[in-house]
Amino acid sequence: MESLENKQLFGILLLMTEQAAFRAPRQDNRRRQLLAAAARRLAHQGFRATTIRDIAGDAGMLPGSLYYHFASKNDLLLAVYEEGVRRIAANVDRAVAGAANPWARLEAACAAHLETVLDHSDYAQVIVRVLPQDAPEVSDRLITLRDAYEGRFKRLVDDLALPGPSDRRNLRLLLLGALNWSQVWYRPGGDTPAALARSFTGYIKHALDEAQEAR
Amino acid sequence: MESLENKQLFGILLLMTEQAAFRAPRQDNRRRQLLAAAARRLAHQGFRATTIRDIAGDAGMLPGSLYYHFASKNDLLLAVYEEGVRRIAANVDRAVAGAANPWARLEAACAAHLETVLDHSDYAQVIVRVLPQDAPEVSDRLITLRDAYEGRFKRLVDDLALPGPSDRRNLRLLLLGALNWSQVWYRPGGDTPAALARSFTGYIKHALDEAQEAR
Amino acid sequence: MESLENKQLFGILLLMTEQAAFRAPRQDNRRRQLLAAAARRLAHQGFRATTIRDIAGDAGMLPGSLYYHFASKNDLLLAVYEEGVRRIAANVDRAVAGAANPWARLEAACAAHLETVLDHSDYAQVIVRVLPQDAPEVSDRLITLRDAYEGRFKRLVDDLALPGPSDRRNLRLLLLGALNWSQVWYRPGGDTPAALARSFTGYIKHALDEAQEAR
Amino acid sequence: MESLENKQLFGILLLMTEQAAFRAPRQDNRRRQLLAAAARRLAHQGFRATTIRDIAGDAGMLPGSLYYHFASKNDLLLAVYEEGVRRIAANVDRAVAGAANPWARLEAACAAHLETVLDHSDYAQVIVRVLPQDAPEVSDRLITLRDAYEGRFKRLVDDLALPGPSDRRNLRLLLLGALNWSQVWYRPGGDTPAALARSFTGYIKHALDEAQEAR
DNA sequence: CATGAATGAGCCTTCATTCAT
DNA sequence: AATGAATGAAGGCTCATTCAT
Repeated sequence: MESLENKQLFGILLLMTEQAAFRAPRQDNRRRQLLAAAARRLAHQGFRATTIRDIAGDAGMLPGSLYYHFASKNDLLLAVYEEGVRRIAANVDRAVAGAANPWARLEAACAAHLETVLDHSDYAQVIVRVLPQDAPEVSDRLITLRDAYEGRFKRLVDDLALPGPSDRRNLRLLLLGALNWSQVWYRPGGDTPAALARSFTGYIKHALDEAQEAR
Repeated sequence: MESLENKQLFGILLLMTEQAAFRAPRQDNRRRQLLAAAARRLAHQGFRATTIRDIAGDAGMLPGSLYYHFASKNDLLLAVYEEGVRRIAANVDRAVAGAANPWARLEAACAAHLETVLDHSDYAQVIVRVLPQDAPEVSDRLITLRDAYEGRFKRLVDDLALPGPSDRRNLRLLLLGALNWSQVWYRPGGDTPAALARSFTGYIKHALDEAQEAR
Repeated sequence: MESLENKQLFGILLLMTEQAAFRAPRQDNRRRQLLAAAARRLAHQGFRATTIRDIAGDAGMLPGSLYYHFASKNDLLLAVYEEGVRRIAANVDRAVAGAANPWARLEAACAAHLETVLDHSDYAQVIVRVLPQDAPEVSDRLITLRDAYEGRFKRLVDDLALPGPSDRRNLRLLLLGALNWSQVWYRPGGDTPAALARSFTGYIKHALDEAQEAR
Repeated sequence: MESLENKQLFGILLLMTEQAAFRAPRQDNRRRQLLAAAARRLAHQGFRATTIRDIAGDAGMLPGSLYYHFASKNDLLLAVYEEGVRRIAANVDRAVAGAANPWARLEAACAAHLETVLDHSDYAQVIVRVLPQDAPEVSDRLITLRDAYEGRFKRLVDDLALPGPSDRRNLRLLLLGALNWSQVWYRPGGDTPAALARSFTGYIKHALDEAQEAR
């Protein structure tokens, strides 16, 4: 209830701001509201359990009206997914840019990933919560989007100086799996996302590498 | 398909044996068929996308007939979940029993977990694929079941000799998360579950060993 | 729960008694149990809300087994209806036989009717609770049965010495309607059926007496 | 059938009026049609035997469409019940208002009750045909509604000048029972509802009272 | 832009009934 | 006599989607 009202208040504020300042088309607003409502519902309930009625209702709209802004439920999911990838990618890229060495970059990326998924963004959580198979008609595009994002981790892991012929692919899957699964057990109040990221990377970080890097 | 036929053959054998020897109820056969069909569908499509019609159809039955064996879709999910936990727990326990030291035990457990989820058992995959929230009316019991299983990993991790005050909880979450997420990316033909388990535990073990030496 | 068990105990007792004493065919017993269970359910829940499963379960039987004793749900209803008419008619006839004059006979009949319907017999209550239209395929026979019983009241009212050309049909409908509707509002603890009968007939008798005197 | 068409004609007239004058929501039309169809089915078949498909079909609608107007079958029943109470109460109140003394008022009330239930209104008949227990989830509200209406008869009976310590409650139950049961035996062509009301009240009307009142 | 109203396919579930054993 | 197992029709309800206004 309360978060619903917050959402609507937020929408109104956004509306006022935009009209006063950069005068984006009004339509964009409603679309954004719908997107936000969809993101929240999809993140918390998954694709099948989220109804068009839920989303439209959260945005203060009737179900039929939603179709003025989005052609279908699949389209809406796609739009949320895209926005989710955009946001988490931006956060991760920004975090990585500020880190000094490969291990620090990886840890920063993990922290940014976790923060975005767990605290900051319903959009990003959708990427983790909704499986491409849940919407078979657009699953290809969902997979493409996710891969585009996850490619960053391939590069981050490739940059590590690992001893011996380590299988970097598995290292990446180990880390990303742990990060994504966090959505199942994470509750606010325990370790922060940043602490978790430090902990997770810590467990796989090679002391020799540190020594190497320090050199 | 193939496993369904196996099931049926198995059923006939069982029937012959039973009549001669211990006379178990005939019913168990159809119930088991339904359970197997449900497990497959639930593992592959999730709870909401799986219909009673799907399951009954797979078992060669009309939808209404299913209700002779199970009281509701929730009950069916619960039965599959229980069987899933039973199977994966048995496999993990057996694997652990044959291993010599803490690290070997952990690796054996991971291998057994992955093998069960990825190759052997639709039942076990359901534990990973279906979130308790998907069936709110029985979510409590699903959580209890899952916790009963995962407790094993807590004990396995507690038995490790770790340097310093490592946070064992996060180590467990790192590993289990990676294992469970594998369901999203795993395709037969790449690394075997056993290889993946060795790889995952290996990264952590080496990292910790180095940390110890470095001190 | 408790009444269910009582029923079953009752059935067992009945079984023992009968086998020891007059050795009626065992089948009759089970049929009687089913009839009793059906009567209770039909009296309390009505025809549509009562299921074959309910009845069979109350008699300690599976639904399919019931069909050995009764050909259909309609048949079962019919049998209960017949027994109900038999019982209430017997009670009313016995009561009427012991009364001295027409008004006393009418009152006695009303008291017996109310006692049977409200306290003594689920069977009789079914006549009042289940409308013939509820089972269209046998409604004709239900109506015939009910009419056969209600004919008694026609005769009882005809025997009254009424002033002037009173419409005896309406008098009968007034009384019978009031009696039958009692099932809707009656709760044990208030007036007894006998008191109600005295009260109902009393109103009419006094009113008619006065009318006579006034002339 | 015929009244359905009347309903539709009425709807068109209403529409024309509305658009010119007070612009009530168009929706009311279809809702009213559904209500009328539900009332007819419920009055004739009872609650359990009436299906959503019946009602929607009568209103020229698909089953799912009905749920745009009513949230559930229970809700629909409730709405019909409310309308039934409104109508019969209004008719009774109007009739009572035009009568000169307590006995005349009671007779007028009975006549209005019978006319409404038997001839004029499917809505009102539902109050008599459908027992609150038939819809357990809303039985409380149904009882409240029925009580609110029947309270009128308590007051009407209390106003009578009766000789001696008469039990007015039983007098009320006698009358109301007879009135409500009429639904079981009434067929158009015999006594009119008004004649029945005169007949019923006549049987219990005390000559002394009349004398008293005449004084 | 949005609504009112409806569609139609599909969902989970119930239930009287059947029948081989 | 009774059971296990199934059937098939139906029931209440949901939901993505459409479309005239």
